[in-house]
Amino acid sequence: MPELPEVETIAGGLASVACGRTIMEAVVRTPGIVPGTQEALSRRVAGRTVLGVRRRAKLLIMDLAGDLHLVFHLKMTGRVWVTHPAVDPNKHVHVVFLLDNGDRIFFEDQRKFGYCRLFSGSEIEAWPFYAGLGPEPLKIAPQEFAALFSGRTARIKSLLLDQGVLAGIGNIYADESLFRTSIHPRTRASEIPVPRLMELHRNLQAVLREAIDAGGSSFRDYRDAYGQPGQFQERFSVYGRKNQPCERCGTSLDTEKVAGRTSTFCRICQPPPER
DNA sequence: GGGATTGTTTAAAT
DNA sequence: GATTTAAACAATCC
Repeated sequence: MPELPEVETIAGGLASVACGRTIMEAVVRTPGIVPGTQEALSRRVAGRTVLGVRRRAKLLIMDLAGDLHLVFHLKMTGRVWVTHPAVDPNKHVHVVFLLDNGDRIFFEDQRKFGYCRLFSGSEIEAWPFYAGLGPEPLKIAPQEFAALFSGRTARIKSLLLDQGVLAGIGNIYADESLFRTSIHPRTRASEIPVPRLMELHRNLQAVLREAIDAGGSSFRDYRDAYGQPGQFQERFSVYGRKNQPCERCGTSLDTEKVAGRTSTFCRICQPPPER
């Protein structure tokens, strides 16, 4: 499940192979996966040079010449990767972009939850989801980070996952950063003192950077731009470790639904708030 | 077959 | 308005 570090890793890999290349053609292999017809998409991207590949929140964005922006959201099982011409797309590859050197970019998604859309510059700015995204966790200063939560009575986990509050955090890095800061996911944001929020800021940035350095986490389906899995899943402290011992105190880890999502935590290291 | 899994939107309830 | 819960979305796994 690609979150910030995974999309960041893909963007870096894609940038190194696609920047400066020109898209020759787009092939839509699954009808309905992109709005409009294959012909319309292909006509708009053909002949466009890839100027850059970047990440915003969990979105992977290829900036094309002519103020066009190819946007991917990978959701749960989506992948974007580059192959040599000899590799045949499997049945879950929904869109193929052919580059001028023969390499091909595959948009693959086993469950078809993800999407691929083409925007002009003004269209992407007017897109409510994009316009409403909160600040990037790796760019925000500690004081500003703490201010995001002031006066908020919602649970900290719910706000960490809220893309309008903070962009790019999903279930993995929410749980990992809360564990590192010894905060129970059900704690109300307003009950967390500012110095503790600043610790959360530091730990969140640290876990994101460590994950990026490790090439992301491949808990299930994630692969980088070259089809390779990441390594950070081997360093999870809590995510997916229900009933395994807490690495700090040895207590068996618990799970609880918070903000509608399974949250894994240590009931000793992260004491639960009053209900 | 029921429940869980992913992120996001939308609707309804509190 | 803020917050919470649930459903819906597609497909798969246990």
